[in-house]
Amino acid sequence: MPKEYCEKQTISFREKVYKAVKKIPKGKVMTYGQVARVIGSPRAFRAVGNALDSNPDIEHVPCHRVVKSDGNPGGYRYGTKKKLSLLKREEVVIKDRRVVI
DNA sequence: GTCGTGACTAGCC
DNA sequence: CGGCTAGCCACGA
Repeated sequence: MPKEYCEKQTISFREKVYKAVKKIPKGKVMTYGQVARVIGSPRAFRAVGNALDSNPDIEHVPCHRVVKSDGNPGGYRYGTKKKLSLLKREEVVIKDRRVVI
């Protein structure tokens, strides 16, 4: 069940995540670990997924550009299939249902 | 204040 | 090489 978007709820670590994801250039993808590392918590890749789970700026934060370290789509609130479709629609190279970083 | 969950990663067997 | 376990961070109840 949707826990609704908590835009006004506590945000601190998440804010960094959104910022980092927003900085992802078009046609490129980043891994959860990479994002976590960029924000200063290389071991918070778990929280990264958590933050994107309540992505308040789904339209501004290209969470679909965030994939697993293996290039696997990982997960997507709106369907992993859609994620790959979106990536393919961009300039991201998809190979065998996996993202090429 | 404590436990459980989640879109993960790395190490170990 | 392949599968599994443990660990990690943040948030909700």
